[in-house]
Amino acid sequence: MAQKAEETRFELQKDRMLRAAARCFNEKGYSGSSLKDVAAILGLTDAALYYYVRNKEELVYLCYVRAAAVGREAMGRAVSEGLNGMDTVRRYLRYHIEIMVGDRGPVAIMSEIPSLKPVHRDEVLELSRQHSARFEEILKAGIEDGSIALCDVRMTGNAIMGSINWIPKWYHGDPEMGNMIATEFPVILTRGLPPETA
Amino acid sequence: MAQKAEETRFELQKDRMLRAAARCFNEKGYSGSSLKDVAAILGLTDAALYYYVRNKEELVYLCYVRAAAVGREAMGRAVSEGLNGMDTVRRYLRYHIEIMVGDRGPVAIMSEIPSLKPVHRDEVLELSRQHSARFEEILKAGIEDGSIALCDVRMTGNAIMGSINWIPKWYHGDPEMGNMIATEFPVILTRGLPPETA
DNA sequence: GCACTATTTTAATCTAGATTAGAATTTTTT
DNA sequence: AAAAAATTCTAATCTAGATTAAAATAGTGC
Repeated sequence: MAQKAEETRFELQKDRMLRAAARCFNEKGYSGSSLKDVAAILGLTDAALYYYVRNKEELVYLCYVRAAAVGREAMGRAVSEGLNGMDTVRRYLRYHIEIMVGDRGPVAIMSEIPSLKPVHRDEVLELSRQHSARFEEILKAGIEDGSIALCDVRMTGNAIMGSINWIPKWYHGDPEMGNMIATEFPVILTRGLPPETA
Repeated sequence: MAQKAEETRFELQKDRMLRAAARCFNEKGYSGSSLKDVAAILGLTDAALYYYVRNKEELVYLCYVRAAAVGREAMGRAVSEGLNGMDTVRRYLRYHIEIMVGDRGPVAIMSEIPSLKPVHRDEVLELSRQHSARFEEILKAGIEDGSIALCDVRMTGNAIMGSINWIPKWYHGDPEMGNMIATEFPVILTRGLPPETA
């Protein structure tokens, strides 16, 4: 239910485009990727992209909004299924990574927010902040329910999210590797969270 | 002793330039930052930069080489001072972060290696690989000396390094915050490494 | 202060790549 | 299969920003 995009040909094609763009941007950056590069992946001409977006800036903007949506979706699912703070964190990581390395990927790294025009920049920044805040809430909940040791949630959140954000930089579509990341990362990134069982 | 750059006016100015460039690149990406942006930070004209580098591509290349050198330096120091695998990892993280958030920063994120010209790309990739490999060696050593639990060193390495690489994306020069990162991150990122003391 | 070198600037050029308008093609509807 | 709508292409523009050459300024040793 989380995919709002209707199944119309237009929407499907547009989504394909966002994924192609994400792939380019993740690799060579926003300004470093030409519309021709993106179009080439789709077997189209650069001009054709303008049928789907007003301009290049909007293309990145949409990529970032999509990335935020994907993250929010994973987190929402984790929150509703999680048994406690710790379990929720693990689920979130797993769900988010599964999407990134799955066929709904690649997901754009939000690495060039400053390049967006002010309105878009502010909106994306806000989405990004909300995501971090929500993640920190989960950590706090975990601390309270005793599943997570007392820690600086801001720093811990930054540490874990950095790891996640960087994945697209070195993961390039090998599904075998993708599965490994999806199973290993949640464990690795949370092994340090529980209180000493001493 | 690790700083090779001689203290000549030229070298000092060149290094200032690399740090200015790193700041721009980290924020808006390689192609997204104009030479004018970089020059402005130094109070210079864009054309002046050509006195120090052949072209823009070389500027990024040098930024990346510098970043690699900084990482290598931190790791070298950690290896020579570390008491065991675990301790070496902690020291490396601490030393590396200290440089990133200190006055030798900012250090460029190597996020657009594919944009480099082949020769440079290959060289930087190789440096990057060496760094990862060396880090994994330290993890292995830790597993052998019992200070680190058995784990997939490749994945664990990727997870930790991702966290580090992402720091410049959200750290923007507040020294207070800088200290916090330097003290907290090494702890957070290694808390999950030791074997269960059960 | 002079001669020489190092550094920076001014003022062009040059090019890749974003953007646009309109034509052409494909898909869908009836 | 014709008409209408949706999608893509061709062929221009247009512009930011990289690059260059030559002039101007600052710095240094004598």
